[in-house]
Amino acid sequence: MTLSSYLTIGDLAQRSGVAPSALRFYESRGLITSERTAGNQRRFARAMLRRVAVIRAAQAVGVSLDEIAAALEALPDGRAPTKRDWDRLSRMWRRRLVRRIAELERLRDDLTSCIGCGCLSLRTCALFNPADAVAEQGPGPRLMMQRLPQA
Amino acid sequence: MTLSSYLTIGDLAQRSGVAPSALRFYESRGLITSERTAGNQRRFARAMLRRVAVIRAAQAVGVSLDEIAAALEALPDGRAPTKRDWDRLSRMWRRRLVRRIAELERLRDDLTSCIGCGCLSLRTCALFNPADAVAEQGPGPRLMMQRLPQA
DNA sequence: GTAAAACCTCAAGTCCACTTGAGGTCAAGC
DNA sequence: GCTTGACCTCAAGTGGACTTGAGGTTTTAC
Repeated sequence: MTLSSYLTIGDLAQRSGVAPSALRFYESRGLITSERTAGNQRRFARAMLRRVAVIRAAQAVGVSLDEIAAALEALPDGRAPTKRDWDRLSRMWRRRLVRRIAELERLRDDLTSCIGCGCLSLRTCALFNPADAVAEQGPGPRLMMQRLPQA
Repeated sequence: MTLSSYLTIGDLAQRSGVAPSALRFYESRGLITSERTAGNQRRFARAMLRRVAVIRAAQAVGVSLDEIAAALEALPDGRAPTKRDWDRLSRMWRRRLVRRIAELERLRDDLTSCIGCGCLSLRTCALFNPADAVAEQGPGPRLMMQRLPQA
């Protein structure tokens, strides 16, 4: 940890909880930016700390890196989201999350009613009906659940 | 569609909403079973229809194929879950789903309070705190959200 | 009896978000 | 000044759940 206002990749990794390899990856995808020392090592402005935090928050909500990149692209390069930016982004992402929660609640309720029904008749069961929202269109299902600590 | 009680892979695909390639994949992973005609084509017992439905339901809840396979392995081979089996499985999976919903609700609430706070101070914000539940341990985050129709 | 549609296997490709490894350079402390 | 730990790049590997393609066979409908 240097005394300067710039962070090495190791510092940023430690303070954000994101692995250095992931930070390099984020930079390659344009999600964060850095300056370089004479010796070609990365130095991150403190603002990147918040930017990384925004990225992780968005990921937790289920936003893909591509979408996050698009959202952050609207912000001047190298600047962290201001209150106004974050307001807009967080509202948008919150709506997604709320929709997602509603979907899962519906699934939970279907599952609840299924526990009683025994589902010996495919025709009458909400969960077992392929036309149901549970059924996927397009390419097969992706992972829905994030692996969370003790989850 | 034959008149017999056995389904071709195409029939099963159409009636379950799962692609033939996925069904072959499930079979290779031991999730479903089939018999073969003299000409080596698969024929699925009708019971497989329910088995596939159970698989999709579990996936929607966020259970991995490996875990589903393990759960189904307890059932006699080639038999679809009975009421009792399904009761046990659905209760188990429902608990997961309920926990997952609770996590997302917590995230939503954090996000809600963040919208107001502006998050100009990393120290006081729940979402922006790397030690928070949002932060991941171990390998990087996986996709949390399933791509659902119009979701 | 034959043509078309459906099926078969096996290997390789896809997507996403990274991680790992090889081979080499830089910076900080003593 | 030198060692050690942190850093660099680039290519390839990982995991989960499939899909795609090549090359060939079977079944069904007329």
